[in-house]
Amino acid sequence: MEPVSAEHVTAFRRFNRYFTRRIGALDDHYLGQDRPLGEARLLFEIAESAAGVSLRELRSRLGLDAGYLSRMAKALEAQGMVRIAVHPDDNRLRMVELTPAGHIELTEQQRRADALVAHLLGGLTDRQRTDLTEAMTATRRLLRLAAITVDLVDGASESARTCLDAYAADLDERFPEGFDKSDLVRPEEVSADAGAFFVAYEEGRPVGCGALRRLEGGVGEIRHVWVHPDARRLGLARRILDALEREGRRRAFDVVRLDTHAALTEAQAMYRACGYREIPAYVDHVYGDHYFEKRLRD
Amino acid sequence: MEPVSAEHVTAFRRFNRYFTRRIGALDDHYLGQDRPLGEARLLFEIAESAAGVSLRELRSRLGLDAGYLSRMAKALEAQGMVRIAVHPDDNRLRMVELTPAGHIELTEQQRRADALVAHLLGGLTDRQRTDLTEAMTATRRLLRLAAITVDLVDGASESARTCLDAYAADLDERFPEGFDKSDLVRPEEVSADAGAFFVAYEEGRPVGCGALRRLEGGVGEIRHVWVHPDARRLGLARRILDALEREGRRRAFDVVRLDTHAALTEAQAMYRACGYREIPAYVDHVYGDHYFEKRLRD
DNA sequence: GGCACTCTTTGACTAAAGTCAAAGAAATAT
DNA sequence: ATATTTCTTTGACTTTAGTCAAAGAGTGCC
Repeated sequence: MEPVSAEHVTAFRRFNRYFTRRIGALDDHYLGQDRPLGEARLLFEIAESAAGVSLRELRSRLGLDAGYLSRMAKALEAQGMVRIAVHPDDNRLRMVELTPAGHIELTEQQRRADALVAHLLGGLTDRQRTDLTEAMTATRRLLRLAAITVDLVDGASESARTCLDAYAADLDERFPEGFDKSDLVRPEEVSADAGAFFVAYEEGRPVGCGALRRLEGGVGEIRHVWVHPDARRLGLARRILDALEREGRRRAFDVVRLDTHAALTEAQAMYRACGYREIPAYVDHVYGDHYFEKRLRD
Repeated sequence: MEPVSAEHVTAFRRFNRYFTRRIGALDDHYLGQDRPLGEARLLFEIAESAAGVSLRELRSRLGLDAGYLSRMAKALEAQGMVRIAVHPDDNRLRMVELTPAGHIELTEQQRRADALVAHLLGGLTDRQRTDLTEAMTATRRLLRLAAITVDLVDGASESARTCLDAYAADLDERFPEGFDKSDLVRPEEVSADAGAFFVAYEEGRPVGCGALRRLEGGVGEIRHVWVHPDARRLGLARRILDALEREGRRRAFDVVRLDTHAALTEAQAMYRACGYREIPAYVDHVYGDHYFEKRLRD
């Protein structure tokens, strides 16, 4: 990992300070309510989950104390903003959802926040607004990418299975011939000496994966590089690939190989851009239309 | 003013939400202290004002209750973080400044915040970090510009005088022959029917100005368009020019004229870019090397 | 049916954040 | 010199935000 220059750190902090102080406060979505912040936050979180949400879920999402949450929810109920009901299948759980009055309040709040933002943007020309939107999009994309971690995990772990399931479902949809799960690596193929499995997490949620498997001798095989639809176009696949190659070097592999399906054109372009070159089939994979390899040492 | 499209508002709010929730909290400069937030904020604000600052000033900057502030300041003094002394010229005022211990604490805090940011940026390649810095710079530039208001003020007001003084000092430095204040418009030349004076404010602070004066008939004259060094390269001069032209149209001027000094090359470029064309001298201004005009109606 | 566990509620706290008004000391205006 | 205003301090509050532990109700598992 390259060292981070002081200049970038300073620029980041300058932006951060400006934004949180001057702008963030402006469009606080808890804005303009005559309601304590904790309650406003809770109400907003309830509104986010359209079909009702359990106290348990809210507790973990907002990181609140059970007693504190219980009381706040009751306060919102007393104000007519939410309805609290017992979960149909589990009588221990309490489900919360907005009442029509709660919806009205939140819509009004949203309207006010929109108006504030529109007023701020009113000071710019349309061209400048477009530039601003673009700059913000780029900023957000890079910050998201930076905040994602790529970790080595057990191939049998829940995160790994979640990713592989999503990967399989994804391919099943994209391949004309469908995708059969039996093609997936088994946990023991990516454990200990046999290989490795990486999962990318964004805010604790698995949003991508990649597997490395030992073939004969100094050859590794990369498989199942996948990125969740919500996390695409950030440059995450490259980071996963990076992690896999680093792991390959650590294991003293001379070369890594991989195969990819004809339907995955973006993937092929990425592999080429990352220094992979197409080679003849080194094995007969069911879904392998193109085979690539990259030397890890020179 | 062009209407603000919903798309821009949405993009803005999406960014805002992401940033304040996920990133802003991360590099909170009040971070990692075993000190209540209010105190941390106060300490930081005291540190910002190098040579000591009055409680009065802090009160208005932070918007705190006098009693609350008094107590917090005393608490910081008891902890050895600040020194409180009576103002030498006004015994009602209390001046606060950091002690060496206070400096040490703040430096340490800064170091920790830097480390956190460096860790976050560590997830990006150097190229991506550069892109991020650029995107943030662009975002900040446009947000600053958006947040600046350009207001019609009395030419004799304090804001107007502040700007004209700074303008005069600025030109005195830039013109080889210096600048004599007698060239400035008098308040009565930009009041009521005679003309108008605009001041640009950023967070309440005057950061730019521009004057409009009636010449004969349907001709207006633009003078003293100036932007504070801190607010340059934002596109503010254009906004001031816009406001002056709008005012000119409101006053049914057919045309506005202006003159500029040879030393102000950027200004000339801007006027041309804004639709002004160079004309022969319409009057003999002491510092006028180039004369421009723009028709306000067609 | 009993046991461990989960989820929520309740009571009893604490610390932080902030408000309000009265009063004292000093400066400024008349 | 007197009145008014400014700035700070102090006392007496309130609200918000949060913690901790005990207890009650319900589930899942053997």
